Amino acid sequence: MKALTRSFYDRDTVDVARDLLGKILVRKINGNTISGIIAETEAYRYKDDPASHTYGGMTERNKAMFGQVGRAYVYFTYGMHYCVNAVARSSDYEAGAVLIRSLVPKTGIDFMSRQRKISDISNLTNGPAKLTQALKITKKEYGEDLTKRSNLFITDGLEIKKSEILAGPRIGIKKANDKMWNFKMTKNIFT
DNA sequence: CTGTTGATCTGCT
DNA sequence: GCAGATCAACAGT
Repeated sequence: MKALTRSFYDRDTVDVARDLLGKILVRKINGNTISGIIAETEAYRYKDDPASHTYGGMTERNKAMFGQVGRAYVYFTYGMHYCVNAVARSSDYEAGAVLIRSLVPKTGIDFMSRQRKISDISNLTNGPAKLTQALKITKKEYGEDLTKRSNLFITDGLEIKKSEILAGPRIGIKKANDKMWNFKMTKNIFT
């Protein structure tokens, strides 16, 4: 399966977030292939989005969101968790990224179980910080090119119909709750 | 400099 | 349902 091209990410962040549903996030470590189907995403934009990390301008942490699209923005939060985004924006914006919130485990489930120290598959990658732990994604993957088939990339996956996508407010934020920029599949992700 | 908050998860009540 | 873990960013003194 081919990695998604740069042009996929060169569109409005909200559209990219919606279109990433059903795609496959692939992680390669020491010859192991760990992957999962993207089941939930959120768009974070720039000056029109008070909930975005970039709202107050560029910092050392968020500079990837201002950089080349199709790369990974990994941030550390709550003193112990990493979350991974795909940098994406149209030319109308200077910054933007899509947070990957949930995966359906596909390959490398034994690796994920060891990373997470649990065996319950339904609890392996169903949260933004859970999936980075399962796929061993840390600051080392900051800025990784997701369009190249290297250590971390995204390929085509399932065809998702418009009618199977549910939009809602983003999770865990206190600002801009009017923006329906959280996207997930209407179907149970474990079917 | 100090204090508070946060795109979270876990374990306990 | 809620406390605790514990670091980066930011507002305030």
